[in-house]
Amino acid sequence: MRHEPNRPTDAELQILEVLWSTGPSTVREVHDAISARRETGYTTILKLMQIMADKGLVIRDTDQRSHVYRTKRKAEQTQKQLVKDLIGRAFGGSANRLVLQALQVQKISTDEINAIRELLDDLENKE
Amino acid sequence: MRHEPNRPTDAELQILEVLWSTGPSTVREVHDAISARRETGYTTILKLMQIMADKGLVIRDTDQRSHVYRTKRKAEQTQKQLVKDLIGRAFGGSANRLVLQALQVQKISTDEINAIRELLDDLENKE
DNA sequence: TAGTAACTACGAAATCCTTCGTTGACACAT
DNA sequence: ATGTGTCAACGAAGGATTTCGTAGTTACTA
Repeated sequence: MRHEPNRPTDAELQILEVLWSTGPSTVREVHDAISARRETGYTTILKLMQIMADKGLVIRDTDQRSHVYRTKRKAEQTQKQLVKDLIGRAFGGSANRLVLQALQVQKISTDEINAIRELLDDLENKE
Repeated sequence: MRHEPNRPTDAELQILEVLWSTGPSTVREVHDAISARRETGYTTILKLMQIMADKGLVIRDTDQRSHVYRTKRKAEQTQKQLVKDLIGRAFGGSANRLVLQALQVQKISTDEINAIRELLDDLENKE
């Protein structure tokens, strides 16, 4: 099963989320953030982050004794890739069908609805 | 890594898609459909479908010599679950943020845009 | 300087996913 | 009845993912 450019796994995604929200971090900081919600060993996170560096998902700065990791791609890029992937795997390639489902899985606020409307207007005008 | 109610894997999803579009099918039929686009052995598909029956992703009718498989859940249910899952894993739980990304990964037709607008209107009125 | 704490590196185990070869049963046609 | 083809069942291999123990190194502190 060959994946497109390095689709992150579940555990990798958890780490990416920490790095996205907190910015460049040490293994210790990432472990603290994740172990607050889920029991996990320090070396588990360390190993994962080393693998992610090998894969090119994150970039490691080894200047200090505590290496500092940062994401290689912005959250939006990776999220867009994941969405594209799911569209291809489960929605017959139709982004539209995914959107229609997504709008119904969770209550969306009026503000958010209006934000989506604006984006639709933009997309339409871009024709 | 414990998943919620049986998230289908990549290979399983391919099989589900065949069953969704074709309806209840034998292993032979599913294999024919999949091997048309991707080289794969018959027993590979057989094994996967047996596992899926064990997991409860599909239901097997063994009345005939060629067992007939059908999906346990409708496409929409499974798709909604997959979307919900991705929202939780990669979008900090916000369906809205996934939708905003999804609308930009692929060109959407005017008809589709209008269909989304209608759904937004419905959701708003449901308040 | 000796001891403690924190860090990286390494290897290996456990599980899951995907693949397929082999076997034995069954059905059909010669 | 014999051979040919199709089927389910099973086991096992190979790879990916996740987990963590252990070892060795570096920094800090008493």
